[in-house]
Amino acid sequence: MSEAALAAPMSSSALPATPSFLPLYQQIKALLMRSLQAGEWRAGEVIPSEVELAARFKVSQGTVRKAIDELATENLLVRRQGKGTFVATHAEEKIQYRFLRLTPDDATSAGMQRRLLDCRRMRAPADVLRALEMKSGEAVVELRRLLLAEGRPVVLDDIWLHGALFKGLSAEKLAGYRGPMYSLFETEFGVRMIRAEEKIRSVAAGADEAALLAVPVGTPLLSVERLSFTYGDKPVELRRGLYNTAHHHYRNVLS
Amino acid sequence: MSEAALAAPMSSSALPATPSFLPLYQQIKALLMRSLQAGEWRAGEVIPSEVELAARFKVSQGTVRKAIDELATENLLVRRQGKGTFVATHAEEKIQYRFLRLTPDDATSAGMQRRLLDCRRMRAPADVLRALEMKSGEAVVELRRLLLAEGRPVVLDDIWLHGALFKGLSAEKLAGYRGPMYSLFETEFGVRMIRAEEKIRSVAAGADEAALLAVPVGTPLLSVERLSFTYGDKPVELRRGLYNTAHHHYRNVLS
DNA sequence: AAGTGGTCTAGACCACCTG
DNA sequence: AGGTGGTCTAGACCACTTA
Repeated sequence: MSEAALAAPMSSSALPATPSFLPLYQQIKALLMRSLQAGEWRAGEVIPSEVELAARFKVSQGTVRKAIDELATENLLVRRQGKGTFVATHAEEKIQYRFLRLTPDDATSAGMQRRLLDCRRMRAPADVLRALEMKSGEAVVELRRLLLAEGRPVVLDDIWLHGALFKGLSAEKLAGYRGPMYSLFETEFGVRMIRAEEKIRSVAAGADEAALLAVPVGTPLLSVERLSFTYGDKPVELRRGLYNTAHHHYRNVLS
Repeated sequence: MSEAALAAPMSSSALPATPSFLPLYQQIKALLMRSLQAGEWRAGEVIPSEVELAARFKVSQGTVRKAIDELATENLLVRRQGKGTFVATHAEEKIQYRFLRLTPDDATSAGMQRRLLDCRRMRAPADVLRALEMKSGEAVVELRRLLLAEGRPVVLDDIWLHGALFKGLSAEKLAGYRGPMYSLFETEFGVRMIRAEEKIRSVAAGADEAALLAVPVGTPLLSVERLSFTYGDKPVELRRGLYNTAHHHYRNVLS
C-alpha cells in the first residue's frame, strides 16, 4: 500500500475517515483508543498482536508499534515481552492504588483498610454538576468512606460518581468487594479511569471531619480534590479527600 | 558495522566500554548523558545532528533517534523540528518555574516576585547533610526567600545547596538576577536540576512563618519538601517550602 | 517450534527552518 | 537549496514465553 498511503495517508478504503492529515501512527492510535472505549477488548485482556494489527490497518508493524508505544507510556496499554500487549487495569496486584500518592513516613507499608460510611443516589449539587459536565437535574452517586492504616483513620473521602454510568452501585456491592474501587468500576460498570487531575491545599479540620479522623478540631489536613477521566477526556468522578499527614505524606515526582 | 555490532554490540573500537550487553540505544543514551554531565554541550545549546551522532557512534540514525527520544521524554533534551536538538534549560521563557506546581485559583496568573531574606554559608545541619548525601562537616549555602503574588506573600522557602558546587553564591548575585533561580544555577555554576522529589503535608503556621507570610499563627499551610537532583541522581538541593493555599493550590496530574 | 514483543538497519520521503 | 527532525517501510535477528 506504500505509494497510495504516502500520497494521501488513510485515504480511501480500509479505514474510517479520522481527522486525516495526521501522521499515520496517530490515526492508528486514535483507532485503537476508539476500540478500547467501545470495549472491543476488556481490562486486563490481550489485544491483537502487532503484526495482526498491522495487517488489519494495512500499515507496517513499525507504525502500529509507534502507536502502541504512546498508548503504553500513557498507561492505557501494558506491553509484556513474549506474551502480548494488554489493556491496562487498576486490578493489577502490583500497581494497586495507582492514583493514591499517600505514603507512610516510615515505609512500613501494609496497605489500607476501607470503611464505607455512606452511599446514596441524589441530584447533583451545583459544583459537582459543573465539574462532571452533567446537565442540571441529573443524578450522582455520593459516597463517603474512610481509609485506615493500622486501624487508625487517615483519609476521609467524599466521592461523587456520574449517575448514568454507575446504575446499580450500592453499599452492598461496595462492601462485598475486595481490591481497589477503580477495579470494581472496570469489571462491574465498564468504566476505566485513565487520567486524573488533583488540586491540593491545606485546610483546618471542621467538627465532622475531626471526629471521623479522630483528630482535634482545627488540625491541619491535606485537602485533595481529584477529578478523574475516562476515555475521551470525559470526567466521571469527583473526589474530595482529607488526608491526615501526621504520619503520612503525599509524594510527587517532578521531571 | 552491521555484523560486528549485532554479534557483540559496542565491542572493540570507537566506543568506550559501557556496561555492554545493554541494547545499543541504551548505551548511546548513556554516552549522551555522560557528555551532558561533562558539559560538552551547555544548557540551551544545540547538540550534533542525528546523522552526525550516528556517524560518531557508528550506528544507524534510528538507533540514535531512539536514544534521543528517551532523553527528550525525560526532559533532558528538547527537539525542534528543522532546527535541531537542544539541551533543556530552566531559562526557557515558556517553561519557567518548571518545578513550581502552585497555581492561582482564578487563573489571573501574573508571575511571582521574589524577595531574598537571607543567604549564608554554614556547616550543614544533620538532616540536610543526610538528604544531600554529604560528608559530615561539609558546607552548604542556606537561603530564605519569599515569593509574592500581587504583592502578597504566598511562599516561604528555606533552601540548602551543596556548598562545594555553589562556591561564590551570594546575596548580591541572587539579587541582581532576573529569571528563575535554577536558570542562574545553570549559567553561573553549571549545575542543572533534572529531576526532583517532593513530600507534601499539611502543617500549622508557627510564629516566624506566620509573620513572614502575613497570616495568623496556626493557619494551615502546605509544607512542600523538595529534593532536587542533577545528572547521575546526585542530590544537590533541599528545599522546604511553606505555601499559603488560601488563594492558590498545588496542582498535579495523575496518569 | 512457533508466537510475541524488542532491537537494529537502510533507505525513502515529508515538514520545517535557515541562509 | 540544503540541513534538521519526523514519518513510514521492509526485513533481519534477538529475547522471552508457551505449548
